[in-house]
Amino acid sequence: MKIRTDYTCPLEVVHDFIRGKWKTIILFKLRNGGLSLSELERGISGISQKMLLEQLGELQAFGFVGKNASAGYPLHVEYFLTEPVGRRMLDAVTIMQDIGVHYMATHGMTDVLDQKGIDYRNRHI
Amino acid sequence: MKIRTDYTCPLEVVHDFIRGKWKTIILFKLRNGGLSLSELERGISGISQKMLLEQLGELQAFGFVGKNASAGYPLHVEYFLTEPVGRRMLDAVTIMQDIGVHYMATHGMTDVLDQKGIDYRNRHI
DNA sequence: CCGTATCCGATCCGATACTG
DNA sequence: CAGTATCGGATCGGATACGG
Repeated sequence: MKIRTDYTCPLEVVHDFIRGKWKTIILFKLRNGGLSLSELERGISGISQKMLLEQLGELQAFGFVGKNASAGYPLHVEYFLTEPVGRRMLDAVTIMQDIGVHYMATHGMTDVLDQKGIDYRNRHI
Repeated sequence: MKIRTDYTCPLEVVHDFIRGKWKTIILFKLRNGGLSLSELERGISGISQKMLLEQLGELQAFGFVGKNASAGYPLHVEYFLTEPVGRRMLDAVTIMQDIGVHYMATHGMTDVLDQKGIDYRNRHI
């Protein structure tokens, strides 16, 4: 991923690190605790292993996500949100999720929400 | 901008609409009230008029930004955050701004912050 | 001051194959 | 299960010119 070298404002920095297609979804998946690579892969519809690893690497580079690897077979690693920065970024992502739910609920896309068991009634933005 | 037609989760929707290079910055600039096109153009370092108009159009399409145009010369339009959705998105953007400030403050990029008069001391994420 | 159109290099991302 | 490498089409975004 292309990273700028000269920034003129703080938002450019964060935008650079959140921009990939899957980053917000990965962060959201990690909201309830660490997950292995294969758990993430299975949990994110449509992502390839290559993209997942790539985006995870970038999330680590910025410090949103950390990684624990245990030696021995079978191999096992765990990716998790860092404190406090990763957790704080999740706050922003959670707002986006709410906005997305609201958008889908008001634009005839309730099938996706129903399928995921997301309650979109009695919600307000 | 390419917009997906089939979404599998709400975050994909919002990510699609926040992805452009300048969108978060535009939203942030509008936090204290509406601005004209030229005000935005002058306030955002490095943006071209073409990109600005393009991104503003997309922000309107999703409903984050609204526009008032007054007839007569000189032409004048005002772009502003919609309520409540645009305002809610600004909440997320504001968190990102805070994270960016924190990142710059801890990575030797304080010159940019100083230049903008952003206070980065006594802050926590 | 505001907005549209086109061209073109930079980049992103998906597919695929391969390793420990 | 976890990770790396390469290729190529699809997008993105900057420059530039033109019109209301």
